[in-house]
Amino acid sequence: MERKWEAKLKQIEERAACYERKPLSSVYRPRLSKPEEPPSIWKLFHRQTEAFNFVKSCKEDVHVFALEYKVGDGQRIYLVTTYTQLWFYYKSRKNLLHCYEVIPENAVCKLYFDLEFNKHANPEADGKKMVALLIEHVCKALQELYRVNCSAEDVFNLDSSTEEKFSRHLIFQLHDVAFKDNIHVGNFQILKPAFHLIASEDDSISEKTGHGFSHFSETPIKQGISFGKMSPDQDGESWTLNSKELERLGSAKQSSPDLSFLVVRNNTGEKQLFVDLGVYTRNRNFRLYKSSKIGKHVALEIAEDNKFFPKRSETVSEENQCFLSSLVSNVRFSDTLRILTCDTSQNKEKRIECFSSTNTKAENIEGFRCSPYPEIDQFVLSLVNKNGIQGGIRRWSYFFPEELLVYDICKYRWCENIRRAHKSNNIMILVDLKNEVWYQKCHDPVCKAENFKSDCFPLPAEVGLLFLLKEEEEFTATETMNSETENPHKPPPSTLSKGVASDADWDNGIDDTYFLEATEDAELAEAAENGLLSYYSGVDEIPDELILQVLQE
DNA sequence: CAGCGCTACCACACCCC
DNA sequence: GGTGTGGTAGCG
Repeated sequence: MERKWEAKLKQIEERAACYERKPLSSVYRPRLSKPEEPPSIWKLFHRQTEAFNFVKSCKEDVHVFALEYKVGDGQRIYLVTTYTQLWFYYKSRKNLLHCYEVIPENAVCKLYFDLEFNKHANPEADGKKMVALLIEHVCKALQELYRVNCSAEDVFNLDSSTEEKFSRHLIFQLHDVAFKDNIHVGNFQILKPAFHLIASEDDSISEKTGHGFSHFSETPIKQGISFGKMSPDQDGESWTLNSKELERLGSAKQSSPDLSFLVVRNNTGEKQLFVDLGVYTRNRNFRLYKSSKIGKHVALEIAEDNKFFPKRSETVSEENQCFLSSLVSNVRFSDTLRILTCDTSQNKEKRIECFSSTNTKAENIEGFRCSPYPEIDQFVLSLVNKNGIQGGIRRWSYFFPEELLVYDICKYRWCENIRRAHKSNNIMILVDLKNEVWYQKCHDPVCKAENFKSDCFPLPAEVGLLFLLKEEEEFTATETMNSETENPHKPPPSTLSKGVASDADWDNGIDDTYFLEATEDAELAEAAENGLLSYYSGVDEIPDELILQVLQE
């Protein structure tokens, strides 16, 4: 017993000496100027849904990130924190090496592309040239389909190429324009005509040899795309396309741009597209700027031929600006923001089904559209069905950072600003889920110019209550298997604490020997101080890998 | 104890000519 | 043989 105590004392002394030699880096202190210091948020979850549930319960502007922690099988855990705090711990690049942004389903996001080809299988391919051609093509399409002006200077171009593979991420920084969600980005497939290139008339000779093939010199395409003019609908505010329109445009024979540059060969010599179309799924993980895949050492860095440079800021470093620009789902609501949509005909049918339980088909066809929050949809509908006027929901957008649901209303134009209905401009109902209030804005240029926003009204108790009940259910359902690690900085909100580990749990979770082991290395001590300690405490499998990663640096 | 979402593929049932 | 379904390996 005595011995054990001595040994422990010695270890502690050693640790103290170590800390003296290399003092710990600063702890994150958010907005010190404010008297009530906002709490730091740093929580890890094993399950994505638990992470998103926590975000819902959180008043702050938090986001979900995925962290890879096991080599090989790509296992991930989920981190919830703010952009600011993540960047604080992330920027040194001594830890958090393999981070991914989770692009939330249904949330407004930027246009983005994942580009790649195998260099050996495509010896003739000039990656930079292909990127430039793609950007040019996409900009042209944005102009012709949505009247959006942009150029290569609005495209953040990140490189993650290796000896083997050419690999890029493009993140479009459009001015006051974003897509409804990443599924719509996926539907916006200007590149579909290029599929004909893969399917049709494959020259079997070069396919077999896999050499002597240049897609630049290939036979001209029969099918291309000519971008017809988008006609704004009645109110001139809709920028909606569906795949049929795209098809129609795609089948037009005139002035087909040459898309053959998009065709590359994979390892086995088969034709495929330069653009990876597999990155437009729900809750897609998209690797962060300056992160590498686990087991690899190539991080996403600004490409040589990048032409986008964020605006200089007094308060935010250039690197931080780049980081923020690289985030696909970092789009905030603004009065001037235009939301682009691109539907498939399938989706339209689905939406109709979605509402058929409560409404007649006739109504649905006229464009009633449901959000992931049917109770709120119903409430909004009740707001715009007044005084014999049957208003409807033309569409909705969800802004993840603010937890804001924006409903574009049709056929009901009462505006609180002018205290009468607008003649030709539609109104919006905005539902703030964080503060559980709703208010009205509108598309009228005059109202917009004065930045009109009606008073806030509380959401009816039923809606709020339904909400809480739903969440409560989810929390209790996952409670038994719930063992996410706790953030040492902040105790969980008491109302939700039953679903998360308590501070006491956290203390008990520290494995003393492990702690000593971990802090033997000064860098690890720093990592621990930087918030990763919470990581070590509750999760058994993660630490080894993290230690390995930190030691390798 | 512990990832997620999706597609391609396969086995099998059922139906019809 | 054509079509629908349900389960799953494997990919991004």
